[in-house]
Formats: sequence, C-alpha cells, structure tokens
Amino acid sequence: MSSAERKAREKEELKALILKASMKLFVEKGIEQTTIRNIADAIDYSIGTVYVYFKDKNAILHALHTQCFTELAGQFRVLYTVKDPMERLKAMGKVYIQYAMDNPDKYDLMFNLKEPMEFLNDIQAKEWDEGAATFDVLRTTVQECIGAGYFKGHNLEPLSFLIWSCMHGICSLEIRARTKGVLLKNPDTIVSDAYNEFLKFIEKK
Amino acid sequence: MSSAERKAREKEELKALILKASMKLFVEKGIEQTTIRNIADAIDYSIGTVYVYFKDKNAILHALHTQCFTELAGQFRVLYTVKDPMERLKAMGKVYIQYAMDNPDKYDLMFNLKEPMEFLNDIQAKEWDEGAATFDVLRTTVQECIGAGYFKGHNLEPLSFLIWSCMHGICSLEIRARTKGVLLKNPDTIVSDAYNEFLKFIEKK
DNA sequence: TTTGCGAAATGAACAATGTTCATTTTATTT
DNA sequence: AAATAAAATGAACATTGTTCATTTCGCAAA
Repeated sequence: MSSAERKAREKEELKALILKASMKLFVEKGIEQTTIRNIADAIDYSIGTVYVYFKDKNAILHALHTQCFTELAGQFRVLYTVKDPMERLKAMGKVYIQYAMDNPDKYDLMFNLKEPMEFLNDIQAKEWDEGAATFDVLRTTVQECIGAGYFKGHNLEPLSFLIWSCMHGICSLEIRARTKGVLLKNPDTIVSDAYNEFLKFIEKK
Repeated sequence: MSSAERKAREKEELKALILKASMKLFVEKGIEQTTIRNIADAIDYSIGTVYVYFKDKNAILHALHTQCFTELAGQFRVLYTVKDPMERLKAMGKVYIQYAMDNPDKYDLMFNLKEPMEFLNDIQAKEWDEGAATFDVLRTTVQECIGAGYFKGHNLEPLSFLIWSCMHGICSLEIRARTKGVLLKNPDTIVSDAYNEFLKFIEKK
C-alpha cells in the first residue's frame, strides 16, 4: 500500500504546485491576464494536466481564496496571547491592515473576486466559513470589550460588523487608489493615520 | 450646417445607446458575461459599429464608470439644502448607502472594476476626478462639523478618509455577502443597524 | 435625376482563451 | 514480459475581443 500512499501524496504535491504557480502568476500579472497555458508552462506540465487536478479555472481561484483566508486566520493566532480585550481589538486591526497592505493582490482575491456564479450553489460555504470564523473572533473580542466597559450603548452584532467594515473600507480604498495611482493627499501614511483616527473613537470608555 | 449638427447629435445618441444597452447587460449578466456581440445584438447594430464608437470594451467600462460617479454626485446635490453640518454629514452617509444598495452592480463597477492597466496611463484622471470631487464635499462637511465642535482631537484628512472607508466598507461587504448569499446574522437590517452604530460614534460632541 | 464622394456600418477573419477528450505515455501489478 | 490501470498529453472546438478591407448610405453638386 505504500506505493498508493506515495501516489496520493504526489497528487497532493502537484495540486499544491499548481496552486503555488497560479498564485504567483495572479499576483504578477493579474487574474484575467493569467491563462491556463501560462500556469501549465510555469510548472512544465501540459494544459490538460491542470484540468486533471482542477475542474476549471474557477476551482483554482476558489482554492486560492480559501488558502488566503486560512493564511489570514493564521496571522490572527498571535493575538490569543493578548489578554486585555481592547488591546487585542486594536492589535487585530493592525494585523488585518498589515496583511492587506502586504498582500494587496491576495486581499483583492479574497474580497473582490468576481465569482462566475455556479460555485454559489456548489461548495459555497467552505471558503466563507473561514471568513465567518474570523468574524467570530472579532465578535468575541468586541463582546469582551463591552464587558470591560467599552462601547456603552452599542449593540454587539452591528458594532462588530461596523468595525470590520471600517478596516475593510480602509484597505479596499487604499488598494484601489494604489493600483490606480490616484487621489489621496498623503498616500504613504493615510492608512495608519486613518487607523489612528479609528482608535480615537473606540478607545473612549 | 444643420445636417452636420444633426449628424453630430446622432453620433452622440448612438454612443449613448451603446452605453445604455451595455449597462443593462452588465447589470443583468455581469461584466465578464457581457460580450461585444451581445451589446451589438441588443441595439441591432453590427459588432464593428460598436468599435467605431468605442476603442474597446474597456472604453465602454470606462464611460459607464464615469457615468455612475456623476450619477452619485447628482444624488448628493439635495444635501446642499441641509444647513447643519452634522445633519448634512449624516444625510450624506444615508444617501451614499442608499445609492449602493439600490445599485449594487453600479457600485461594483465603480469600486471593484479590474482595470486592464493601459487606461491607467491614458485618461486616468477623469473618472476619479468625479470621485475626488465627491470626497471634497465630504471633507468640507467634516471641516464644518469640526468648526461646530464635533470630532475634538481628530485630524481632518484622515478622519474624512476614515468616514468614507466606513461607508464603503459597509456597502462593499454587504453587496459581497448578498451576491454570495452567506453569513451575516441579520442580512435585512445589518446595513442600517451598522449605520446607526456609526452615528453613535460621530454624534458625540 | 444622376453622379460622385466622404462618412458610417459591416461582418469575415484572426489571435487568444477556456475547455474537452480520444490518444499516448508512464507506472504498477501479475 | 505482458497486462492493466493511472496519469499526462495536446490537437481540436467554441467563444471571446479586435481589426480592417469592403460595402452601404446620405447628401451635395452637376
């Protein structure tokens, strides 16, 4: 049975190789500009082989999407050591923004992916479960902040959503502005400056 | 000279017709799924004609992009009657969110458009000038709010950006969640609920 | 009315892409 | 060594954006 095991492992490895090359090309040239032929070339396999391992181009996007969410969730793990909830909340924001700024293309893939519909019905849940899990971490932290006397008069669910929206909005607008090369008075510091403004709102007891 | 004038007018009309049909198809079937042939069919002209009036598919996207920003700017015009700056700021948020919720596909077009690069160098400025102009209106309002005693200890530029980010984040996440059909505990009211949380932060003097 | 000319419209043709599948190659077992 | 299963292949197809030589049209001049 060891040969079967090796085969299974090799299959996984090739699958991972395809994903790695795809991500590289997506980041380099953009999703639209990356063709299956490009991917196949990059890993020295034929076009058909790519289709043996992934149903279609969307399946690749899909897998990378999940991968990115898992990666971000991983970044959040360091926060479990931060006991004070407000400190943790602030750190979460920093980590989130840092991830988006370090990986603008991945962030784009995570949130701005134009999903060609059918995978809605298909596997739908999986990759957004990762997103939902991350949101749970945020909600819990906000809950603890409320317990510690912050956010008086606010409601947990919409407040958590608002906080996520703020972070997402900052990252989304910044990335968009960066790739277009337009507006924004202080492009270098606007993100951290905006984040500081955000802190002034949430820190008040 | 009247025939020349009429010809010029007819050209503009056909151009507008192409844009109208394109927008309809984009909203109906999505940008990727809308082909030049579809557009040509919809207006009973040939493929080539579309290319007589627009350099390529991107030029069409581009024109619609500008059109949407102009439309949103138009919605803001009602706000000029609101004297109190904080009331105006709150109303701006409402109008912004309303526009995004009423026209999710247009909003997507405005902010999530994957621009195939060259138009970066080309006409770049134009369509984002609309965005910049809108941002100016926001900044001015925030400035007046500060003058009225709000936002003590905050800085105008990053604060304005943060406020825009909040609104954009709310709309962006909601639209994304809606088209995927996932997460969010109270999908029906989450946007207005989050907006209300937002108000609690900014209303404090 | 007829003719001529410039502008507008056309659609066949091309290159590039995602995708399929019958065939070939490779690996494993008998 | 032969047989069988698995994996890899790339030619072929449908669809797309795009181009351009050709045709059609509108209108002023003869």
